[in-house]
Parts: sequence; structure tokens; C-alpha cells
Amino acid sequence: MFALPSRRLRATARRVFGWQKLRPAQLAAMKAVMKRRDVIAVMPTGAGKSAIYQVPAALLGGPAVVVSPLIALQRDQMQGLLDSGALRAAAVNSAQRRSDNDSAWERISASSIDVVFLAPEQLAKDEVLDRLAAARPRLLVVDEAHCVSSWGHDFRPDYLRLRHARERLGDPPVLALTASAAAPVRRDIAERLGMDDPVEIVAGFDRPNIALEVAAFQDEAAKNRFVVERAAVEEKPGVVYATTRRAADTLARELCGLGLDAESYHAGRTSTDRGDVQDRFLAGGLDVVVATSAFGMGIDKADVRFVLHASVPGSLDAYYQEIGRAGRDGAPARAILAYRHKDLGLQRFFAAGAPDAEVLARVAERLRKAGGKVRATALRTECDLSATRLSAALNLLEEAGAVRTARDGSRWTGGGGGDGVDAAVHAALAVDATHRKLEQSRVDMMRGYAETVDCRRRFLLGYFGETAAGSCGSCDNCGGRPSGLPDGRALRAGADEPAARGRRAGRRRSAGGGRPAGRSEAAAHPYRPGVRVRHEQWGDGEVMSEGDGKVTVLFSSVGYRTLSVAVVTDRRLLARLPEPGR
DNA sequence: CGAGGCCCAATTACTTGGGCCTCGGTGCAGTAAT
Repeated sequence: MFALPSRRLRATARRVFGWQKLRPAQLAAMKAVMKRRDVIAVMPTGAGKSAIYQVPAALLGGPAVVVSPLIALQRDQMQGLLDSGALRAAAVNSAQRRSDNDSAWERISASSIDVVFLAPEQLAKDEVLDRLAAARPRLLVVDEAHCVSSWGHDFRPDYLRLRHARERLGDPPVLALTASAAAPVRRDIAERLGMDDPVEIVAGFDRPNIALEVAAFQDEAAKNRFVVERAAVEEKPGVVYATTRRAADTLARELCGLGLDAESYHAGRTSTDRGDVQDRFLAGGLDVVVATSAFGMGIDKADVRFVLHASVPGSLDAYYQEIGRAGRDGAPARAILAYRHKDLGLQRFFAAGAPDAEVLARVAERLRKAGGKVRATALRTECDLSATRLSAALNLLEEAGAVRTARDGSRWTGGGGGDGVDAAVHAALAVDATHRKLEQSRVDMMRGYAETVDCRRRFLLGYFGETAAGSCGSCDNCGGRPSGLPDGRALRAGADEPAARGRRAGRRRSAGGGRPAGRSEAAAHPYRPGVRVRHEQWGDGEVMSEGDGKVTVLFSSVGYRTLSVAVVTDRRLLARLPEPGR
């Protein structure tokens, strides 16, 4: 044992990496990692999240396995380590030549690798887990860990299988890293990764240099005019987020027509084009990138001056992630949302996709017939399913308690008793329905942000569990004026819109000498963030935020619900529950 | 859920409107064809 872990970590940071100082949050997380604790670190990009595993990796005496969502990210991080010469790094993925993967494995087996980068899909494969386990990894790092929660449930289900991967790797401590995760997302991450009493290190969410603004519209054409005009006049460079590929292409074309250097970025473009757009943007050769949600992760450009959403994203988590790409240099930046109530429809559609009952039945049937353990690869062939669809089905059946994963490997065993296939499918669909409800309620919270007449920053921070006092002075509802524009320009674009009028009326109200009395009175109620409550109809939940006479609760059965404190108190709608014991 | 494309009808002459259908976001891996 070393009596002075901080000193040792600092010394290693200096000697191996040349870092003269470690931030308190970094050091705290590293110390917890060195004590073999599970850790969730939520820190803004640029705060040195990677250092949290890199410094320990130099001391652990065994490889750190880093799960990274994008091959491009793996490549960048590996290159960074190789350039610095600080650590011996390798990656295993499908984009590398076979010979490169082979040599990576040789070095891993020979214990001459400190950090290995992989996507979760790699860790779903038996042979990969066997080879990694043989190298006795000392740490499992999940980078961009919000992907566990946002992608694991459907798009990339192997994210939810990482807890099994961890077991097979010999239960190394898990370090989850992300730039933004509200409390329920952190809990989801911890649970899905099978973390044991994790240490949570959460740096502040507020990005005060990013001014917040929403412009509301009824008419699609008026909204698009606004988007193009604002993108044209705002200080460059900037990012415009669109929901569909087609919208991204159209807007990019219009901006080019105005003489701007603009490009679209989405998954429908060739990888060559995408790489080219990204490189030009990073090098300062583009004014604006118009992108779908595909653009952003791993793009570390300090001087982005605005992020303009041409349409609402599906959650405040996604919104915060995307606007967080502005103003990383600390200089003033702008987050503008062009909002149309009808645009929520597409997000509701995205949140609604249900699993295929027939596929669930096929998998459950096969497992029941086998009557014992089955290999995942065998199951895939027998059920004629892609790896992705099989993983998604197994995740749901497992969560429903109809299937178990054996500890000794990727084998599956039917749930106990003669419950039958129908019951298993029903239970799995019910699990999924609960999850969909939460996703739908996230869309509702996004709507709440767009339509609020109170301080937007307080709303946003409240969503992430931070209470902010008073008005921020830098959102449109607090009287923070859009600058860099001719007076009234931003307002005129939506002037014919009833929704925009409502917004301005709200601003006048709050600008007229502070809020009406009542906030201090309301502060007497017991529903503080973090308090557990029970509702007769919706079951148990947790208070996420409160203010302005309202309280927002996240119920596990129905998702977010915002209630009036007065009504809740009068009718005794919420019973307080004792604090959960950890 | 809602937008846009397509077809067809109605009407006045080549454009418009309604009904119907389809599609819509994120990436990995592994395979087949060059």
C-alpha cells in the first residue's frame, strides 16, 4: 500500500505525461479508481476526463480496457497516447486491417499494452472476452457513458451487455466517463453497468458563457427563414442541428447560396465526405456545419460561437450535449432553439418504436426448448437474427426476468418455472413500454424548456438536478438580449406567431421588477431535488427539480411529471418516502 | 406525428387540391463484389 496516493498520482502525471497540475475532481476520481472503487465522473469536455484513467493506467500493472462508442474516437485517443509516448496503446475494431488487430492481440497477450480501445460490440464476442480476460485487465473504462443509457435500450444493445463483459473480465472496477448525465441517467448507467456503490464525481453543469434563446414559430417556412438568417448573421463558426438528413442538406444549400462556407454532415454522406467536412471545420475552413445528431461526439473545437437548432431534439439531455459544443474557450457563445410545437411529433415517433413481439417469442421459444444453457452465437443462427436484434431481445427478456445470463460465459438459460413463452413476451413488452414512457416524458421536458416563460437556465440546470437562484441574465426570458443583430431582428422573425407573442409577454412579466412574491413561500414545501415520493397512481418517484410553484418528479412507471406544489400540498398527492439506503 | 411525393380528378388549359402512401436518427461488424 502507498500511504500517499495523491502524491503518487501527481508524480506520475508529471513524470509520464508532463502534466504539472491535476484538478481536484480529476484527483478525487483517480484516487477512487486506485482504491478499486467504481466511479462515475461527469465533467465538461476539456476538463481532462481521459486523464482519470490514463494516470492510473500507468500504475495499475495491467491493461485498462476502454470502451469507446466510435472507431474515430478510438483512433484519435490512441494516436494521442502514441504521440505522447506516455502509454502503450492498441485498438481492436473492424476498420483496422486484420494484421493490425492480430498484432494488437499479440501485444495484449504479451502484457505489453497499457490501454486497449474497443467498441461494446467487440465485448459481446466470446473470443474477445476470453483473450482480454487472459490479460487480466485492472480497469474497465466506459467513455461517453451516456451512450449506455441513450443507445443501449435499442440502437446499440451491446451497451447493456457490458455488465456481463465486466464479470467475464474478472470484475475489474468500472470507471464511467461522460460530459453530461442527469441524476436518473447516472443511476441508469450505474445499474446497467452493474456498478457497486459507485463514487459520483459531478463537476458543475452550468456553462454561463452560453446565452440561451428560443424563438417560437407556427409556420415551417417562417422558422426556416429565421434559421437561415440567424446562421448567416451570427458570429462564426457555428453548428446548425437539424432532425432529418434532408433538412440538413437543404439548409446547408441555402446557406451556401448566401455565400457562406457551409456543409451538411449526416450518416447518409460517404465516410470520405464526413471526414472531409470534419477536418475543414476543425481547421477553421468552414463557417457552418449543418448536421443531424451524427455530428459532435469527439469534436473538440474550442471556438464554436453558436449552436442553432433548426428543430427540437428529443430530450434535454441531447440538447445540453449538443449546445455544450459551443463556447468551450469560455468566450461568449449562443444556443438558439427554433421551436415549433409540431416538430415534437417526429421526436415522439423516434421515442415510440416498439420491439417486435414475434422476435421476442422466437428467442424465448428457442430458449425454453433448449431447457438449459445456450451459446449466444448458436442462438443467433437458430433464431436467424442479427447480433443487434438478438442482443436487444435478450436484454428485454432478461430485464423482464424471463432469461438469465450465466456467470461462466455468454450462455443463456430460460427463467425458472413453466411460465411459458407468452408470459415472457408479455413481460418483456411491458418492460419496454415503461422505457418508452420515460422517453416520451423526456420529449415533454424538452417541450417544457422551449415553452417556459421563466429563466431557461434555471429550467435546464434544474433538469440536471442543480438549483440556481434568481435569474441568469443571459437567457431570453431573463432579458439577456440577443446581440450581434440589428435591434428587433430576432423578434421580428417570429412576430406573426402567437407562440412568440406569448413568450415575449412572459419576458415582460419577469422583467418587471423581479418575480411576484410566492417563491419564498413556496420554498417551505418539502419536495427538494432528491426526495423520494410516492403517488397513488404513478407509484414511486424522485423529485428532480422545483421552483415557481411547481415540482418535477421522475416516476419509474411513467417518467417525468410536473405538478403544482399548491395542488400537491392541498390534496396530499405525494407521500414522502424515507431516503433509500445505499 | 407530420411532411412530402405521387397519382388522379376537377376544372379551365396547365395548375391546383385531396387522398393515399412512405418515410423519418444515431454505428458497430461482417460479407460480398470489385
